[in-house]
Amino acid sequence: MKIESAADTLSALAHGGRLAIFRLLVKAGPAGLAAGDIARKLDTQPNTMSAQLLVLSNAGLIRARRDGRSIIYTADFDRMGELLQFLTKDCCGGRPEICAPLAQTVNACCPPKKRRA
Amino acid sequence: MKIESAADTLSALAHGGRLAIFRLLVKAGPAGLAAGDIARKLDTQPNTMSAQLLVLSNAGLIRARRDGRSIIYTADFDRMGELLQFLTKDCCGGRPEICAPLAQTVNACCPPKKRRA
DNA sequence: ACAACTATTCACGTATCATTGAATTATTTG
DNA sequence: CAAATAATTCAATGATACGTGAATAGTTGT
Repeated sequence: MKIESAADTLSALAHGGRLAIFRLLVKAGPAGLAAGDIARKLDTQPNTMSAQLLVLSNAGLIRARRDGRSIIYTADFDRMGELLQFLTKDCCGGRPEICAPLAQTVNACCPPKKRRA
Repeated sequence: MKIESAADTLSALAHGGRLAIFRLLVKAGPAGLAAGDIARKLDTQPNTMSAQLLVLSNAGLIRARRDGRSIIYTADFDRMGELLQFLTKDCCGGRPEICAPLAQTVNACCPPKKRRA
């Protein structure tokens, strides 16, 4: 991931409302949530929500699919993974100080089962 | 870290120039770099650089100390670690899909030597 | 004190972003 | 086809962010 792309992706998340949306979609998992449901949960107007979803979508952080009248949004885990890799690669290139606490968190969630060179 | 604080921190990084500054400071490590040196390396005017450094500083991502006529900036690893923990905790709470590739990166840099409960 | 150097602060114009009411598109149901 | 539902797009407004020239503050050496 290039630096400008990373900045754009960070920009999409750099907004209280959009960050809340993304968290919600991550929690929802692959099933996702309809735009209207998200709007109701976060107490936001439909058109405002649409605009926020569009920003996240353009950044590649979420995906949309139609289901009847509703449009279901899901978090794009790959994209988020790329961003986190960019940020951590950046840090690890220099010193491991940042990664130490992060490694704890990550390994608590995803303990390394296999080891590959 | 609260969501609004996380959004503010992301906002500071959501800018090509500022992200480049932060990367540079992370690479520089605890020794840091003078404001003028950063400005020259990134081909930016001194006052513009000052403004960008202020934003990163207000977000807690970098620290400043005076050394003679120069002001030396260093990356705040703790703060960055908090942000990454917020983002990964967010993801791990739901599904491990995001963390899997991230765990690879982190463990490549900071392999878990000890295991503690 | 003075000049040189480093960096910041201030004021200002421009550009971009965020939100909203109104109108529009798409889908389902009667 | 018409009505109801779900979501988006459009147009406009207010707010915020960005970069820069000019002026200011702190430090060093003479």
